[in-house]
Amino acid sequence: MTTHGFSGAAVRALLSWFEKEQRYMPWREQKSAYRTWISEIMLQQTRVDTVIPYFNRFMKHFTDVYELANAKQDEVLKFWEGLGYYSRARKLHECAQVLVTDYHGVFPETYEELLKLPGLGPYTAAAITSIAFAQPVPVVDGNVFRVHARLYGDYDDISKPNTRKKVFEHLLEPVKVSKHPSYFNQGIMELGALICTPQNPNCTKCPVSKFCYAKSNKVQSELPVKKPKTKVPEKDVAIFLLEDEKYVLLQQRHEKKLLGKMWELPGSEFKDKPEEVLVKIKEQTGFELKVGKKLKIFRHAYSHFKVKAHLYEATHCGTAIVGTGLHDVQWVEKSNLSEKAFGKIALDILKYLKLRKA
DNA sequence: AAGTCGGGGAG
DNA sequence: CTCCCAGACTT
Repeated sequence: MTTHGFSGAAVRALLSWFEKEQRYMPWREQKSAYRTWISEIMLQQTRVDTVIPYFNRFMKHFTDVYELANAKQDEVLKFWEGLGYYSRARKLHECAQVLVTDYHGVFPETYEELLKLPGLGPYTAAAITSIAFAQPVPVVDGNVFRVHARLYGDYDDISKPNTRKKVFEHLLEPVKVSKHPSYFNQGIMELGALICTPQNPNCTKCPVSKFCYAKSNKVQSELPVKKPKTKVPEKDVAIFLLEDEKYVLLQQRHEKKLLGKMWELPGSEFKDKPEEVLVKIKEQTGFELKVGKKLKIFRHAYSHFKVKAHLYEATHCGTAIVGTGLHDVQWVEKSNLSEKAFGKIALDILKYLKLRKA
């Protein structure tokens, strides 16, 4: 009768599995706190395969914390385009400047100090302390929640903040015993990504299956426990294409909102008719638009709502004040449209516009 | 405690 | 379609 959870033997099994089976990741080469930091921020809620090309491009352009700190925010955002959660990029930039001004460009090496930096929460602070500075602080991410819940048979709701604390404290001992905090932490996460997956975990290949509560009780599909989320509403949005031979009118989104500071075709949500949006556009930009032909509908799903975007041609009647700097609107040359930072819907529209010409 | 914030891969 | 990913931050 073996006990469940991370005994010394289970920890050793995990480590030797990790050393053999770990995937190649560029940030595991030429390891530094800077590289670990950038990779960990990019990896927040984002898969490894998605991050790799972004990481390589980013590191090539911003080779150290000083280059990042001295860059313009728009430039940083440009290298983040398509990766999502853009506040990560803004915090990353802000953090680089804090490091340069307050820390002589050098990362503090303790969990508590790292936690104070912008964009670094419990997970990322633990990841940097353990991976870059070899200290025994456990990481708790989605993979760890899952592996831990199954291994120990823990039915606590992982969406509750208290559960994170419990798991963290529960893993303090094993990560210390392991002697290799970096490998222990990365090992659990790699196990969660490759073997102990959300659906249909591959227990036959799992190095710690004989220490696993869920495996021996056949309850893998019940763990981890997570409160069901409420289903998402769909919003109707009207978007207007106002153009001449050379230019298209773009509007900048509010800084602190969804897709903050991104440029897009002017438009917003409506309840009944798309004309409702024209009033708002006039207030915000001074442009008096008239709705033209309906061109196409674009759909996109965000985390907690869906968008049904109706694209219309538009003309403007009356005189508009342009170029005063008072309005967050800009005529952009069609050839330069992709120079602005775009979200997914805008990129789809851009693709459509190019296609429409041909 | 609940809501906000992206985009994409897997099934 | 649904789920969830090497989460952090605001309200």
